Amino acid sequence: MDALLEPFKIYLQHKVSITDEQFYLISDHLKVKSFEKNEMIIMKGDISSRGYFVLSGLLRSYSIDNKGKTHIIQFAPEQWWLSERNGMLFNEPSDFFIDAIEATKVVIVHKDFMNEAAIHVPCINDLNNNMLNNSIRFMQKRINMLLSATAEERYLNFITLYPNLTLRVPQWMIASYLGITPESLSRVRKDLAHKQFRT
Amino acid sequence: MDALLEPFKIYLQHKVSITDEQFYLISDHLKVKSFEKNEMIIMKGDISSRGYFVLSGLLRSYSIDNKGKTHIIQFAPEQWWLSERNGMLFNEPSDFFIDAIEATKVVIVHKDFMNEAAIHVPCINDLNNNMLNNSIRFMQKRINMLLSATAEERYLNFITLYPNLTLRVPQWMIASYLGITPESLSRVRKDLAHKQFRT
DNA sequence: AGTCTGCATTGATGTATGTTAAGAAAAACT
DNA sequence: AGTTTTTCTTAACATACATCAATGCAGACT
Repeated sequence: MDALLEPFKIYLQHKVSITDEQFYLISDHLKVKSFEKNEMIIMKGDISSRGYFVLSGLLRSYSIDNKGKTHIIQFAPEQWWLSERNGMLFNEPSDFFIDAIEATKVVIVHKDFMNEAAIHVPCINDLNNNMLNNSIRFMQKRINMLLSATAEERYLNFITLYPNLTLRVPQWMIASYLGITPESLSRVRKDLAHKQFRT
Repeated sequence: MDALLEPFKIYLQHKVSITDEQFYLISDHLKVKSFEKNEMIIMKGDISSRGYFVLSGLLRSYSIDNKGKTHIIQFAPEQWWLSERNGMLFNEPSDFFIDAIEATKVVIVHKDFMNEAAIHVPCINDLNNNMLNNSIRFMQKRINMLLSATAEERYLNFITLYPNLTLRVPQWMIASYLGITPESLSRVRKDLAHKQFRT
């Protein structure tokens, strides 16, 4: 078994009860892969039925609109999953791009990994379920933010939610995730700096 | 077996292969319930571990911000699922409200219905999986819209995606779903009417 | 060390959308 | 049928954020 899978095993065992033997059984469905910084992983229009679990590094999925602007749908740092649901479910072409913001190592799972793994390790279903539900919960909160919060509120929410990412990714990407321009974010930060000072 | 469950059986059988007998086995975990128009189902702060499948009518989940404005997170017309993920997963209080826009009949499933049903009917896992993945796919597109599209583009997208809802719900709710004010939506519609005319 | 390239900041200006307020139209209620 | 309540529209005005453009800065590359 690939030694690099170790962190993935730990992740799984942290979530559900899986013995080392069980993990060994399912591990031949898993492949570790590395991407360089800025390497493109999935292009819009590609059909991909793979899921990625990030071991180290940072991925992002994003769209490019008709004016050429990019909009970040999701960041995926360590321990996060990222997959392209159009291909995963319906063999349809992707709406989004996926690339590596940093040099990144991932575990690649094929679309029916969960099903196959569940044959040997039934509780993997719970993991999958949990992961998907959590992802939905998460996106609902994001939608709520986009519907209701100002640029400043969104930014403050972001830095408390991802203090880690705030330092790792360039500001223009954070702006893109928040749905504002880099210039606006720069101004928001300036205002916040003043406010801090006055307190 | 409650005759009202029939449409739910048809829905399931349309998605995965379930025999009438298998459905009968799982049907004692299901309960049909009716809500009046405007009836509140879940309040923010409630802990709910139930999922709702809409047989007829229309539900919505929404938030209310600190200025008292409501923001619609999701509409759930016939054949849609709506559940409160905070309670479902972690027994945490809900971030959102859920109520009935129209008089509505639902099937209520308890949070571990899917697990229990899968014991008798394994392929119910596929259904669940599919449903969750689809929901994510869907929300990603919505996020992308909110990040990248103008009010007009969002509205056009909405009416092509939900021609049905466009007629059933008041405009201010559509505005709330799109993240704009009712006044803005009214203007967008006026502009569109002019454009149509000129074509 | 010097040149590039990408990123962040700042200012002047523009615009889409929000706000407030009023009236019209439609729907709900008695 | 008439009254009340909700929804929709319109207009004048306000504002948050975008756009455009210039400058500074820091890391990467030679």
